[in-house]
Amino acid sequence: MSKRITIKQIALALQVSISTVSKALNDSYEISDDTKKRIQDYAKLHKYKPNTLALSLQNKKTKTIGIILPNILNYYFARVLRGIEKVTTEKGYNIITCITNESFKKEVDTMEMLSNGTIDGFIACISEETLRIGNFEHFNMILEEGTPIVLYDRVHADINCDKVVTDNVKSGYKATRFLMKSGCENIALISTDEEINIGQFSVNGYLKALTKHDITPNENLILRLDDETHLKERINEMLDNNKVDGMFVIDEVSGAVATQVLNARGIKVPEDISIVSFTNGILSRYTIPPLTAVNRFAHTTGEIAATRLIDKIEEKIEFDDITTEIVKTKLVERESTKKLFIKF
Amino acid sequence: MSKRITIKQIALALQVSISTVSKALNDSYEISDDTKKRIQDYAKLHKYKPNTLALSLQNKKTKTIGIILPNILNYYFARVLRGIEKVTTEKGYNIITCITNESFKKEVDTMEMLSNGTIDGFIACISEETLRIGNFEHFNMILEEGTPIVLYDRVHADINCDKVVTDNVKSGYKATRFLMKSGCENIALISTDEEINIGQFSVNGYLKALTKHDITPNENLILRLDDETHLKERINEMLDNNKVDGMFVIDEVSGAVATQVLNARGIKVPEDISIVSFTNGILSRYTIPPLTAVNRFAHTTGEIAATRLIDKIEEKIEFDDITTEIVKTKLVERESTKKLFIKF
DNA sequence: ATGAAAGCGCTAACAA
DNA sequence: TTGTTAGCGCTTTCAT
Repeated sequence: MSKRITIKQIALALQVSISTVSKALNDSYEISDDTKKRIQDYAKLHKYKPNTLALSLQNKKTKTIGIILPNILNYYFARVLRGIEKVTTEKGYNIITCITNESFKKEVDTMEMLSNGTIDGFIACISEETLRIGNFEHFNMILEEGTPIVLYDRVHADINCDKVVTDNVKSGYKATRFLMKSGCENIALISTDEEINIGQFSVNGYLKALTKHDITPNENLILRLDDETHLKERINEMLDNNKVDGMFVIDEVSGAVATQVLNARGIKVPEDISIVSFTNGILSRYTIPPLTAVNRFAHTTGEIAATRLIDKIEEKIEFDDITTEIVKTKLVERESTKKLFIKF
Repeated sequence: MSKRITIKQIALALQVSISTVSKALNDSYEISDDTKKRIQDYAKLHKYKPNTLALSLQNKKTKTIGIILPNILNYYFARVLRGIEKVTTEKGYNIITCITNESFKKEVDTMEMLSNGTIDGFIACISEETLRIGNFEHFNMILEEGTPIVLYDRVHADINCDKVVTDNVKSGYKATRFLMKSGCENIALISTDEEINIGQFSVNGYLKALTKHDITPNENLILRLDDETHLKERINEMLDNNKVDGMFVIDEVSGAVATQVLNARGIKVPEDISIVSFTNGILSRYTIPPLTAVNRFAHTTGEIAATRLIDKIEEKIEFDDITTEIVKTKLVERESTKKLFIKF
């Protein structure tokens, strides 16, 4: 930010007024072709570029959107980001990406910081900690100030704004039903507690699928860990003490670890145990065997969120016109489940 | 961006001048404790926050840094981003993240767009296409304007700026030597052409290791594909026609696919074939067996780049004081290679 | 201790 | 067709 030329300098050099330069550069009809050309040539020669800051200050629009990501190492979020990125680029918006690392404080701080003129709106995913604490004031304050927010993936009823979510309960239900249909009767549930929203709701789907079909959920078959440290041991333990013929794993890592464990024990997948993963990331494709997985359309989620937000910003829809979009999921059949001929 | 209060409004409401408000809010000694309190209280009550844009316009400093990422789905880059993010946050900088998707045009466009007052400097990784085309004007123009750039991972001699790189040749050499030391004599090289810089240099290391130890590189053992579509077939083909007892895979996916292929063929890893991966991402940990891999310290790379850039921005080091930092790598031994007792 | 005025880079209403 | 002026939100001399 230094040797950049300003309209003032152009005006001085060409002995015209500042506004003449401004108009000429904006190709105004008011300016004669002659001076227009002189000014534009000079500007091009000196690589003039308008100062974005000054423009934004003027327009009260920055053409940039703040993106809040809880964790960029998560493949799902990275893909959502790509989706957002695609439409923002198309529509001439910049994004300013902030990673909260699932921290409440970081989330509050960055959102407050950005909502001071820097951005026109937010696309955000609530951090785990915030969800746990249950304090959503920062979201509501920003909304009150008239800055639009679109929440994706993890949402909460206390925040009254546009939302784009995946139907985790239904997907969990469908995934579990798939295992049941393929003959599994003792379906274990395995999850590290990483993904709070997903976790909670897909588990609900799992339970619903069982109870609805007269299977009493077996506590011993449900494994929920805070981290992946002892995952291997715990899975082994479960297999030592229980009959298991199906596994529903919430996150990718659990799925990968599970295949490693089964492999080590000489258990055949899917012959002896079938696995369905609730997360379809890179791992699912490359485990042995590749995992049948629920695909949540991350890219689509990002696109929808960005489109919605930009429409709000550009006032194509009213600020108070709030919607919740539900993105469907799709079960991607790979080799960790038996082929099913009866579709449902 | 609407109902936010400004100093002007505070001044009006409290019947003082704008400059008094400004000074009071900045806790200036010039203002009496009495008015200071009145103003500060009023500001707090109305949740006054200074407009970042106006401040930046004034200071000619935005306290935000532009990050150029070729691809966010790449685990390495995502980790670099985390490293950057850590130090920028600590030092009170924002980052505005742009993904080029390896496109030259996107890279040029976003960098031009941001270098107009929006950011104080760049941390960038050159896109594949740019590297292929060999046109680096946009970088040099920005540098000429006095905007500092720190390049990471993929660099080029034609751009004269700070750089943070990994010593890929040496790492490729070391990885190959590791395989040799563990008894491999027919080491295949497998890579999709994804990572241009990495690819090129680590392959050089591989070749160097072989020739230096009197092994003539065997063309049939070197597989370089543009994409992963036919990877499985090609690996199988290679194994059909050649004796192979070691594999050096450049990227994770190749490594994962290789284990799948070997597994399917009933080849034991590491007993029959050892594998070293040049990329240590999530996949390497969860394949069967987990892969011995070269760990490039992505997080460190990000931290160094960010620290360097901020020092430049804050003029703690001179603009023309250019350095290239080389980040060492570390071989992480997992189960895809035989245990080695002779360290080297 | 307080305020008036200029300026950061730009646009736009109005005047000439 | 060109220029003057005010203003976006803020800081910072320089009066008062």
